[in-house]
Amino acid sequence: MPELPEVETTLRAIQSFDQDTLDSVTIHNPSLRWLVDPEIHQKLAGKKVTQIFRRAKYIIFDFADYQLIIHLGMSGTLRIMGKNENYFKKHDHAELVFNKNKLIYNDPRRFGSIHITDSYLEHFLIASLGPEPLSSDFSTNYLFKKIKNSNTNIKNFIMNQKNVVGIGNIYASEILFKSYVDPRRITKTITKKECGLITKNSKEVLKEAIKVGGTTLKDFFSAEGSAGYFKIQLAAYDRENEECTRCKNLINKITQNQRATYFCKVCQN
DNA sequence: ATCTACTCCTGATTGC
DNA sequence: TGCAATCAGGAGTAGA
Repeated sequence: MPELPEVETTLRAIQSFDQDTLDSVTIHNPSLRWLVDPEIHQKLAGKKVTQIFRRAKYIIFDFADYQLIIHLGMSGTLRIMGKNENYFKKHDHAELVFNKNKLIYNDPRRFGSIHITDSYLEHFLIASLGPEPLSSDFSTNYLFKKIKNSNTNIKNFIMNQKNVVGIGNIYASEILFKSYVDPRRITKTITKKECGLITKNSKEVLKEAIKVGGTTLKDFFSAEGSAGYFKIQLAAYDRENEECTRCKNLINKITQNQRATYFCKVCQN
């Protein structure tokens, strides 16, 4: 499920674990996208978290000598529990017991992952990631340069984490809608001016979603850990046959690269 | 090197 | 109501 804003929201919610000591790690079910390292407990137990941060859609716990890299995949969540709370939920995979509270990794579809590394920048999941969309590295010039040599459609391009990270299927449609760019356009044909719109709107859409995500933090991490992701005001995604907010044409749904794309044929071209 | 199709999995929703 | 088909917010990998 989670794209950058949802991961960022999760990250902020678990900042309370920063500087805490990890007492123990229990893997209830190691079967995720990759099997969880069976030595995770031996490697991390007793160590202190020096920093918790996000890179792309990954949440990284730095323990100084090791880093814990977590990806939520499509359906993963982190749930905060008190140390004396002992209930389980279906699909709880990992339990990280810290000195104050516990953190539970739950993932029904198992597309997520948990890795341990001693140099995360060189880790195969991290090494070839593109720039952060909210950083100045993701600029008009960067995008225009990168886009010129590409030969795929623009929606697929911005979802490719090698080009820019954090943008998934929902926000890709939203960003292109806001930029008046048809998602089917081949990247080569995108103008520099449009690159400017895409970079600017990527930042705006993601920032707005993070802002809204913050307000749902409490519900998201309530004791019952209510799943349901919030949905921000979406202009295009999941609005098939509803009126375009700009031109009143009906929003179209098509399939691109096996994923649903929503857009307005009239004002995105 | 780059692009596309396929794949991993469970659960919610849709259709007959 | 029941059961099968379809779809879901990700992304590595094989093969073209």
